[in-house]
Amino acid sequence: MKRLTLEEIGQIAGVSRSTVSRVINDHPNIRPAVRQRVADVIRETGYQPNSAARSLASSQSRVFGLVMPSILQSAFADPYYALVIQAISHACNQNDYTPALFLFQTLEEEEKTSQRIVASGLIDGLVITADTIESAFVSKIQQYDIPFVQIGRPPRSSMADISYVDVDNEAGAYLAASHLIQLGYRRIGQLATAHNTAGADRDAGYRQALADRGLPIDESLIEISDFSEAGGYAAMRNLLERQPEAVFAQSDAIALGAIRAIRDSGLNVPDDIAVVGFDDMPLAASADPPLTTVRQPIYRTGLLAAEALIDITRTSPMPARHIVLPVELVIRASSGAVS
Amino acid sequence: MKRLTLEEIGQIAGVSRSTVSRVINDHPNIRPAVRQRVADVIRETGYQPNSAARSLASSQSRVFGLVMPSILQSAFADPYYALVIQAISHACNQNDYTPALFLFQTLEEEEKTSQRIVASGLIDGLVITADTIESAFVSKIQQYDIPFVQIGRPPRSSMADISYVDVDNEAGAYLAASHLIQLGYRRIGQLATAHNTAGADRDAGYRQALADRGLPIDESLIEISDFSEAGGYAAMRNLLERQPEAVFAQSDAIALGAIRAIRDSGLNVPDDIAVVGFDDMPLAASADPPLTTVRQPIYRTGLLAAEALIDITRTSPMPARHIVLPVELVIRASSGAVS
DNA sequence: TAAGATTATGAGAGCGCTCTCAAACTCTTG
DNA sequence: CAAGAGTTTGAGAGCGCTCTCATAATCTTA
Repeated sequence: MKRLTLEEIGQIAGVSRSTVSRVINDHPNIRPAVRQRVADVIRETGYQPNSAARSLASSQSRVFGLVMPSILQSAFADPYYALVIQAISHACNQNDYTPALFLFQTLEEEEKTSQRIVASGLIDGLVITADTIESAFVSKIQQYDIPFVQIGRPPRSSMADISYVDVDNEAGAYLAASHLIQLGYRRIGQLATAHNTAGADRDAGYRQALADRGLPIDESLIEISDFSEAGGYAAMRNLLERQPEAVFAQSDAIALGAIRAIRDSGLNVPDDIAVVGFDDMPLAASADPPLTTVRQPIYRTGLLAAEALIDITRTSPMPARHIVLPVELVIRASSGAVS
Repeated sequence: MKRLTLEEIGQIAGVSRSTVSRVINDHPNIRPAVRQRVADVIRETGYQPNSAARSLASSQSRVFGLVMPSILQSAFADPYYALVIQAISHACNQNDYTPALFLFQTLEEEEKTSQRIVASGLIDGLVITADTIESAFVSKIQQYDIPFVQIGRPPRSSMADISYVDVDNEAGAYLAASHLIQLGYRRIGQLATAHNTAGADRDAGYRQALADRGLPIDESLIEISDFSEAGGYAAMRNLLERQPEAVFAQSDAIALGAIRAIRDSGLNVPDDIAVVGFDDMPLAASADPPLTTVRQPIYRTGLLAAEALIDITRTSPMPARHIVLPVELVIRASSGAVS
């Protein structure tokens, strides 16, 4: 099917290119009859303006980039990202933006592709999910003045200048640890993660909860893991030697790995060791035992990130916005609170 | 940072816009010294051609779309899609294409967005994952002559005209069912799916295996599910009444749901009922018991789809290509073959 | 070394839009 | 109903590339 141009639409409707352009872009001061006639032609022909021409003339592409730095690639299978992507895709569709996806599997891939992204004008803005503290990428997009919103708070040193959407990790961890304390557990371990702000915040919440109830912080009860099931399994094996009564895992995947490790050592969850996770992934509810966990609004996080970005690109120079979403504790069997 | 233009690069290098363009597009007939000088300037300045201008002048955008029709949205969290997306993203990065993502959550979203996609010239080609038989979308992109590759074979009626990449579902199911038969099981049920060609092919393989060993096909041992864990659970509950000795699940998620259902009814896997899945998801290996399943090369599927698409866009009118990838049976504990 | 063939470079048009500016048209209101 | 104000429309330039065509530079070969 031949693609039409503005000129041709104008011809059919008996007006000039300019007028058709005005109709498309919702400009005022067009006679209602004319607007209607043009709109009809557009609808009937299924005309869509050529996006390259549009973007060249207006220097905005209506394309957003969704960036996941190289470190994340292995974790990409996590349903977390699926939800974030769905949310951003939905927000883009609703607002006539197109989401482009940038996953970097190696540093050189990141290097090469990121230069193309920032310097080619292909993209109007970026949503970046950075779960690692340091990102060369961020400074590059700042250099080129590309609006962006980060998912997950950046390190404190750069927080002020960067717009982000995050969940209240500290409060969530506080909730989780407090829950375990209230159930009477005293030796409460943590399966923590390193080098990411979410992990740092969850750690802070865990410590605060213990401190607020007058429990000592036993560093030997804190094991470092990555965010994976396998990582949780390995970390829990180490932790088992310290004989914790309960454990707060910084993610559901870690918690699931921990449960497997506890089982493999012949112990029972929650009777011997109680477990609380973080995320409330779909699997958490159907796990065995069902996982007590901190539910974070993942879809909402992605949605708000995209909407914030749209807002920023509209009203360009404005203070960075920080959005922090509340979380809630979902109590199931793994913490020993319900049978 | 100010973005440079071809003209400016030319000025710095002491040549015309045209020459710089030639260097960028690897045209022959440039003096090596000149080529070198221009290339140096480009490298030093980090210059990237403006993609809108390029795409307007050349009428190709170097953007590929990755489309997942509305039906799939709930299943999108399946790690299958994460892998496919990663593979396509990688192939795009390697070939200077940008992958754009189109997920449709409702039919009206699909309607509106798809018109924009096909008619705006934003996209040079599409990879579509259609696990549903019928797609209005496909006929739309055919109308506009947009090259595309489908992941998963289309229905036979349209197979000849459509390029696709698929795994050998029939052979995989044949392998799975034959494995169960060889282990001595006779009443072998199937947790099947409806309205998708992958399911139809797996069903065919299952039936063929039974037929080849002279076993009767007992339709009452075949239950219809969707591809989810919950679907598998529900379907297995029904199937339990027929007392199968073994069951072939058309996906790992279904198999996991089935195992949960079998457990909940007080029976053991594999001692009372053996289970075989399909996919070999990461979870399959660490499931309890570890799942015997048919491994399909998911990443490879995505990679080949993207590469086929690149190939098609280069050499436009050519016969549709059909790529079918082999699968293999991975034997673990759930089928009762190993303890 | 002159003429023709070949190679290297630049000038110019044009891709399909947006946006400014000027012209034409429609209201007011005295 | 003429003059001024406001509203509606069209013409034209320009966004930064690619691609064709003409010209300039270089290489052949007699």
